[in-house]
Amino acid sequence: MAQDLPYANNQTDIAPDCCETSFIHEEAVRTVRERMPAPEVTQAVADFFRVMSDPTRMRILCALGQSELCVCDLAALLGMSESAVSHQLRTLRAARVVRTRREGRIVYYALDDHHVRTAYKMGEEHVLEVL
Amino acid sequence: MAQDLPYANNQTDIAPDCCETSFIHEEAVRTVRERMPAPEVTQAVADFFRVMSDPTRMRILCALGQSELCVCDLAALLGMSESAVSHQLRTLRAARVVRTRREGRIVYYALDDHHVRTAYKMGEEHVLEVL
DNA sequence: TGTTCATATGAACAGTTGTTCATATATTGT
DNA sequence: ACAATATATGAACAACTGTTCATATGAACA
Repeated sequence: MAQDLPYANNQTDIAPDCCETSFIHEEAVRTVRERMPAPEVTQAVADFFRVMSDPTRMRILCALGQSELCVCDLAALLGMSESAVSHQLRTLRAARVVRTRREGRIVYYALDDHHVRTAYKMGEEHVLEVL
Repeated sequence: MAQDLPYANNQTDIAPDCCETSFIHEEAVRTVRERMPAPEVTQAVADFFRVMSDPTRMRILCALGQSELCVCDLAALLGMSESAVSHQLRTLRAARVVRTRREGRIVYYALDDHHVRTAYKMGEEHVLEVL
């Protein structure tokens, strides 16, 4: 984890106003800090997972993992309003997780990224392992 | 996606009160529906990703991916209160993402699951690919 | 046993998120 | 050009989330 990435060596938030925090393992903390990815990276990764953290979006992704579908297909499949589905698809599109293809007035949605499949697989395996 | 899993064939939320929704691709919707994982599964996977969707927890996971650390190490490393760190670790522990090892009064935290590493890698690659 | 230190927990508040309802855009067929 | 249809968007509200502050455990050393 966290290799070949922009690092955050220049962190300045080390010292609190006083020596309130006790450095139990000063050496370990120092080396870990040097190899931490930059905050922007962890933030971006967290944002990616946030997109995947909604059950409705998860079901949409599962569906699109099998076949490309349009908004009203998904609405019928999931039993929700087309507006709600469209809003979620907007989120997924913004994160480049799904891609669109227009054919007349119908917009087809499909998974855009193999990382999404693998990440889902990891989540699924973890969940089933834990019970 | 969604193979060898408990299916949700017995969904009852198919018909809205009236024929408000137009089934554009009825056949595709039917086959996708049959192969959808049960709602409990997608819910659990979404919950797993929710745990990963916070920047603070993401940084904690990156740190623990390098070395096991105690609460006050993490607090010093991340520049936050030990209470805040402890709360986040509680969330991670509940999701079985980290494991604890006690040594005297110090509790060491470490990653518990290789799925977490892989999932992170997927998120990271996706993020860097998108830019 | 009592005190100290590392960690955990509870309550509460501010900020964020997802849905609904209403309306807007865009494309096809007449 | 106009009406119909598929999708998109805006505003707003309820529900959820993460932090802070205060307090409680629980283990070790005197």
